[in-house]
Amino acid sequence: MTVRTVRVLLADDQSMVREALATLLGLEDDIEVVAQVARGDEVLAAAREHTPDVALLDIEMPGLTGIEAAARLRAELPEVKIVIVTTFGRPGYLRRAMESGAEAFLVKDAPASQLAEAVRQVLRGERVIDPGLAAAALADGADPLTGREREVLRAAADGSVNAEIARRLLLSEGTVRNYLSTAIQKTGARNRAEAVRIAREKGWL
Amino acid sequence: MTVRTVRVLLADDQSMVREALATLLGLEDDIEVVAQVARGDEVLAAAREHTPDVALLDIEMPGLTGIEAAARLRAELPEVKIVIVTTFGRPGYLRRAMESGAEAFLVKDAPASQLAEAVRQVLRGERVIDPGLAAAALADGADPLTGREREVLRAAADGSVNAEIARRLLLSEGTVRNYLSTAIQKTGARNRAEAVRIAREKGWL
DNA sequence: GGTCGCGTATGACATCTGTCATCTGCAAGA
DNA sequence: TCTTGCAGATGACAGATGTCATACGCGACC
Repeated sequence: MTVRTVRVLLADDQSMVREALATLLGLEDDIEVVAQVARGDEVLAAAREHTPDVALLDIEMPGLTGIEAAARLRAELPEVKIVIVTTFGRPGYLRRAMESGAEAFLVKDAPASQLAEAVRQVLRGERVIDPGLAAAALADGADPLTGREREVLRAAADGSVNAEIARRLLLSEGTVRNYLSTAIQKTGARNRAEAVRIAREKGWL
Repeated sequence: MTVRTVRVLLADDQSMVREALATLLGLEDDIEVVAQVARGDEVLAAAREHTPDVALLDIEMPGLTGIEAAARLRAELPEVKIVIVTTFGRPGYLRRAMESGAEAFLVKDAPASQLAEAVRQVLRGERVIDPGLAAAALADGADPLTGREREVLRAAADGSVNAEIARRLLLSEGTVRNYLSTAIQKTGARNRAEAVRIAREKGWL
C-alpha cells in the first residue's frame, strides 16, 4: 500500500523561521508543505487553494492572529486540522486557541521532532497539548472583564493618561476611571500597569 | 582545491526554531552546525569546545542575552564571527549588538536564504546590517539615563509602586520619585509607563 | 583647589489616579 | 413585570505620582 503524504499549510510572519520549519517538515517522507503564508488574513484563501490536511499557525501575525484564522478555518473548512505553534506558551492563548477550534497547541521551545509528530497525531484525531499549560489555563478561570473594561485597559497599556483614553474612546474621564478601577479590582492588581500585566499573562488582554 | 566547511554555533532558546535553522543550514554544502545551545550562558563554553568560525546568537535567552554572550565571545575568542539573529529588529538592540562586537544583525523576518548568506559574508569580513535599522539606531542618540535612573525605571516597569521600588533598591521613596521624574523627562514621556516604553524602543532599557 | 555630575535625601505642592456612592438607560432573562 | 448586568455618567475624596527647590558626599577632571 502506498504512503499518502500529509499536506500542510504553514503560517508564520517570520520568513526565516517559517522557511526553516518548512524545510524541516519537507525532510519527512510523509509530509509535504503545500503552502506558506506570512499573514493571518492569507490563511483562509491559501487553504481553499491548496487543500491542506493540516494547518500550522503561529499566533502573532499581521492581518489576523492565528487564533482568528483558526476560527475562520474551522467555520469554512472544518476538515482541516489546526495546530497552533507559538512563541509564548500562555494559558490564555491556549484557551482561546481551543475555543477557536484548534486540535493542538505547541510552543516553539519544544523539540523540532514534535512538530512533525503533532501533524501525524492530529491527523489520527488526537489532541496535542502540554498538560502543564492545560492545567494553568483551567486554573485561571474565565475572563472576568467586560468588553469595555478590556478596551479601556488596553488603551491604558501604553501609558496614555485618562483624558487621552477618554478622548480616544469617546467617553468621559470619570467613566474611564470607573472602568479602569473595576479592571484593576477584577485582576487583583494594585494599579493599571499591574492589571495590564496580569490580564496579558492570563490571556484576557 | 577542497572546499572547507564553515563551522557554526547556533544559540536560540526555542528548540523547534533552533533545530529547524540547524537543519536548514546543514543542507548547505559548505556549512556545518557543530553546536547548538539554548542558553546565553552556555555559548562561551560551547564555543571553546567546538571551535566554531561563526556564532549565530538570538538575543532573548535565559542565562545571558545573546548580546552579553557576544561581548564575552569577543573578549575571549575574538576570531569567532558573531551574527545576531533576533525576533525584534529594534534599533536599541542593533546598537548594543554592534557595541558588543557583533559583525552582523539579522531579523527573523528576513528570508531564510539570508542566514546562510550572512554566514558566508561575515567570514569574508563583511558586515550585514539592514540599512533602515542602522539609520534608526543612529537617529536615536546616546542613552541619556544614568545607571540608577535606568535601574529605578526598570523596577517601575511591572507596576511596582514607589514604596516597593524604594524597599527593593534600598532607597528612600523621595529618591525614587526623583529618579523616575528625571527618567520621565529625559525620555520625553509623560509618565513612567510611557518612559518605560520609549526607553525600551530606543534600547536604553 | 575648584567644578561638575552622579547618587542620595527632605519637604512642599500641584496634578493625577483610584475608589466609592449614586444615578439613568437598555437589553436579556426569569 | 421584575431583576440583573452592562454601559455610561457625575461628584467627592484619599492616596499616589511627578515636579521642583534645596542640600550633602564623593569621585573625576581641569
